[in-house]
Amino acid sequence: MPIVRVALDVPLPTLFDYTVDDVVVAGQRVIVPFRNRQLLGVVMECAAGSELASVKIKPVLRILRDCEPISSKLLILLQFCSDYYHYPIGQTVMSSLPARMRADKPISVKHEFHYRLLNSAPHVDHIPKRKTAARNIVATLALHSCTLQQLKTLTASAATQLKWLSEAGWVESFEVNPHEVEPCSHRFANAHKLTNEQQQVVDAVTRASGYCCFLLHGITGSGKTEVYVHLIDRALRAGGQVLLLVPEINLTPQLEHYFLSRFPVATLVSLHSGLSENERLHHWQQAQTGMAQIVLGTRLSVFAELPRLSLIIVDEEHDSSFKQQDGLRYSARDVAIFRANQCGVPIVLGSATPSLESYHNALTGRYAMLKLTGRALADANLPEIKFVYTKQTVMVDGISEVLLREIANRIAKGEQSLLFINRRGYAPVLMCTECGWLSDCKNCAGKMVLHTKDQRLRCHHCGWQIRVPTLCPECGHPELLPVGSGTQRVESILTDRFPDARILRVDRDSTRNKRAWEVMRSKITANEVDIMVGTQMLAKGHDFPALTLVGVLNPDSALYSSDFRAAEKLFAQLMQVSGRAGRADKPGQVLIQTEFPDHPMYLCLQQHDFEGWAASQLAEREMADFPPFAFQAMLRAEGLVEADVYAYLNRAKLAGAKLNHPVEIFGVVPASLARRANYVRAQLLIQANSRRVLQQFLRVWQPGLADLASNKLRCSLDIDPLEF
DNA sequence: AGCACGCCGACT
DNA sequence: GTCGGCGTGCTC
Repeated sequence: MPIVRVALDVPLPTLFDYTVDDVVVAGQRVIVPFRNRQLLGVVMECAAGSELASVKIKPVLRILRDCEPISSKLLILLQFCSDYYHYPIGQTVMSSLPARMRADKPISVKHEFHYRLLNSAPHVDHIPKRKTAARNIVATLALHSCTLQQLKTLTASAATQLKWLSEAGWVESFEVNPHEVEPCSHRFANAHKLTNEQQQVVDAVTRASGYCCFLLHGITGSGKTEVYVHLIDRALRAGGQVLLLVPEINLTPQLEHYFLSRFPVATLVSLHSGLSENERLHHWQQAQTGMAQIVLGTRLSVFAELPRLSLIIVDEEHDSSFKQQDGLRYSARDVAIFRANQCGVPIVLGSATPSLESYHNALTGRYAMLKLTGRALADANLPEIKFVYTKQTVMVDGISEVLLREIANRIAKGEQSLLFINRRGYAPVLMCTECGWLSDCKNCAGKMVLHTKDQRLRCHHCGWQIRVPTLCPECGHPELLPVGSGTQRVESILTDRFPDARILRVDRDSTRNKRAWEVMRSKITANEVDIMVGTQMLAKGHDFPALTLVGVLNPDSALYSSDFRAAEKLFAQLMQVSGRAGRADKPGQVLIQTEFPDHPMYLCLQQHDFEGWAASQLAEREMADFPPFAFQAMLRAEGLVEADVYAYLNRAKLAGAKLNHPVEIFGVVPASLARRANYVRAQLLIQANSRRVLQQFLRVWQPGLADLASNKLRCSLDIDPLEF
């Protein structure tokens, strides 16, 4: 009897063999008996026999045929991820699928409704001029049948318009089987003429035949998006599908709308964790059938099925949110590169501040370097960056007089200011002025953050919170002092100073409910806000035309952090937030408050000199033997008993040393947060001078790790770790 | 991860 | 006597 090898959602590194008496192909979902329960799995291979004794092999219970099997290309990609990230194959496969496909519940391929024009419909010119929305719809339908979603991008009232157009007998809807959709044409709203530079970039990528990885280094405002749009146009014209990866969800609704406006009749789907499970399945299926021409999504969309994939774009490739921080700890950027290679298609990594890894690869010729050095709008200039030396200036509650004056100045001119502070809450810690007591979290090695709005001390690591004590819990002294500033404190300082100004705080606390951020964004765009106070949420890719002043409050801590990537991250962040200032016709200004105005990082930032900064960083990294000149893996462990955690990691270290591979093992050291939610955390770093050597070591070392750990420990192996 | 099997303490 | 604690081991 034929055998199938099945991936199951269990933390074991193997596939499981079952017999089948029916026709099965790799990629199909099956229900199998497992111990005394039933599990859903994915057939990875079909084989003639098994190495296992036939008595142990059970038969497949059921083959699920309600959706198309996963392509062998995608299965190979998942196998690669399992191997490279040393994560169980079953969990790799199952965690990459939409949850609906992991459940034994019938899945129907949702048939898409399209609208088309009937012969009875009048010509556009015969519809009254004032009925703009209806005219738009009729004009579009005359070219191509469309979905409601597509028509909604033309006009918000598409649904009501279609209703009366149908009732008038001019338009009808019809069901489309997604499997029968042929690669459809698209329309390209080619709004802008490309600059010479942009055109050269587009030509370079278009010329590529087969796989090629491009690093597109373009300063803020240099028109990277316009390049993407033109590249997508080329790909769609050739009947291909495009995968566009973006860092965070809060960017996708806007981007989705933008790309739809540029490709009015194309089918674009988004894939991110904000979707409902039904939406996610539906979008996944649209990608799978090839109906979706553009897939726009966060890191998880790198695992979408894309039969006609012809281009991958990774926007803001340096962004650390492309790296998953639990479970399968993959880097969507790196998986995307593997995928582009596998499919023989070009991939474009875009950023104003590329990661040093990518930049180094471009310098050494592994990737092709493309540059955009000029702002696309000729009249918009780079913002002027100045420093406020905090040791030699008048400060009011952590904000310098200079900055306050500039803010007043902008308010008078009707322009906006943005204060960037990467710390939410009112103050990061509360202190007793008498005995020096600090608001330590009882579960973590961190401090409880003061939130004055609800008078609570809250731990940002474990969520534990208490009411703000009126007396010091240690000595009973009544005077407790908030130390340092977070967004809430800055907001209240500004409210005192500028009582008439409209101040908006944007952080994870103020945007908690779903629509809040959308509402805030429209307020900012409509210039109904004078001062924004925000965390890095505000730094990412938003275009606020009235914003001309950016103030950065206390970024210094990252410069002397123990994390060797902290400075790289800070530079990217400051570059990004600076880019918010003065995008339109008004010149922008950036004021950075610092104790170290002469630090080389700030000098490079002032010159907008990424190359110089990157060169100095790469030199330092090479000297210190850090990535991208070394390749790393991190073994982490956490447990309730400190001795267990350290004993495990020390045993692992010893076992590693015995293998005699040319790798270095550093540690065992406490994690950056040594205790979290009562779990003691520690880590071990493995480093090698090539990927191959590192992988060879891990291949022999990793399988034994599970046996060394007691079952109470939580362990993980992180390949190419970003966090230390 | 689950879930059974198994071998020792305090309960109707 | 047995209900249930969680240590150990297996899952095709």
